[in-house]
Amino acid sequence: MVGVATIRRKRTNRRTYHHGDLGPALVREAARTIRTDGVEAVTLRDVGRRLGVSRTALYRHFADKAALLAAVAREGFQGFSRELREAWNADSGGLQGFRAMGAAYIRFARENPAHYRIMFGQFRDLCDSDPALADDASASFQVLLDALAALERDGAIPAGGDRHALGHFIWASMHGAAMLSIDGQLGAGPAAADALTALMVDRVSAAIATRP
Amino acid sequence: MVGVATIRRKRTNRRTYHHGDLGPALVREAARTIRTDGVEAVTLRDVGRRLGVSRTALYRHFADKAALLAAVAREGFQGFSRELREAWNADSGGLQGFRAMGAAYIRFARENPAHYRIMFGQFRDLCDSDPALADDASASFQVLLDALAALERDGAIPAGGDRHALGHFIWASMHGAAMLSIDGQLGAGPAAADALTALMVDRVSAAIATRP
DNA sequence: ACCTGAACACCGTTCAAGT
DNA sequence: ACCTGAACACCGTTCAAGT
Repeated sequence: MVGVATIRRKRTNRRTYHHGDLGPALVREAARTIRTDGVEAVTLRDVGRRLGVSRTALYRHFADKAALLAAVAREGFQGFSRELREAWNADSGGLQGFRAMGAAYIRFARENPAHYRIMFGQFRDLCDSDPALADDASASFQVLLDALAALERDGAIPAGGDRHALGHFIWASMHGAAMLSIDGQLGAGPAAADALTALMVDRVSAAIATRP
Repeated sequence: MVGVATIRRKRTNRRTYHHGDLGPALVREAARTIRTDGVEAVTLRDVGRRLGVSRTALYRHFADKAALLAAVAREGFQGFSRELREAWNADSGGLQGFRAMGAAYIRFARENPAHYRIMFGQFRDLCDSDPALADDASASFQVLLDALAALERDGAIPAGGDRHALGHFIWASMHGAAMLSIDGQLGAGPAAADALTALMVDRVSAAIATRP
């Protein structure tokens, strides 16, 4: 009885403060809008309205709109890291794991194009709002560096080179392919994307197999 | 005497209609703002004010703001094509010319970062405003395809492969490097840019030297 | 501590009106 | 044909006020 009353009280409070944790709800709602309608569709008025809250309520939880987008970008990088790691592990690493990781890279961008654009397109601006964003981005890059270290250890690629630079080359190549793919500049549709993925994975693999 | 009077009349007309050709002047002014302060700083009010014209005068020359930006992007691609072609020709083609072209690619992006972001970042939107933008972009890609054809003819790279696909790989790789470079995500400053340029040119050259 | 409502200084675009 | 000025429907953000 007391328990029920307590829950009731909580529910009432939640309704008063609009489901209690507005911060996470704002991030969730912004991410949803970004996914369905793109970044430019995110307005504080709309996000607030959808949560039954005024357009200025956000300022109790974030410094400004950029800080909200930075939070979305952070979640994006965390999911990105997870998917890259899973792709690498699913094939137990090796060159097959490396290829799977490359495919996962382009797949993530294509399945979350608006997220991907925020993560990379507005990176500097958003880092000013939330420096932790740089850490989440570094963690994604680290997944690649770890894979390269394993490949070197197993003799799949030459060891003793500049692993960090090699990572930059791979990162840049896949990033360019991902961006051009979601912009439809290298052909539209899944078939073109699959062809691009195979092309990039083949060529990048060839490029890291030997010393330049 | 008559000549002077004619010039005077012309000048008067020009002042009345604000130096006669407002269309090109708007593009020039928008490009200037983009170069110095970035795309987000381009407002129709400011561009108009700087040209001594109302903020709605633009609509006599362009359908909307996107069409103005599309015109800037078109000029961007034309300059881009020119610089790529000059880099290739300066070294009389060959693998040296190819390397010079790669360096010119990243140099263009770094010297015109805001232009480069408009050209690629908003490509689809701007093509809706001005379909000719796609032609200017294709012309840039064609410079690369022509270079690859010459390299194949001279036996510098293997012939008989999918030249178009090879071009996509190179384009994507350099585009990613250019984007990450102007976003400062692969280190800031000219030294980092030079290192990145050498890295990309080395690795991409290695990737196209052999069949995957 | 958390949220609201009015106000402020901006946008791009439309449209009737001027020359 | 080319341009203006007022008006419209939006923005993000600030701030005094409410509970």
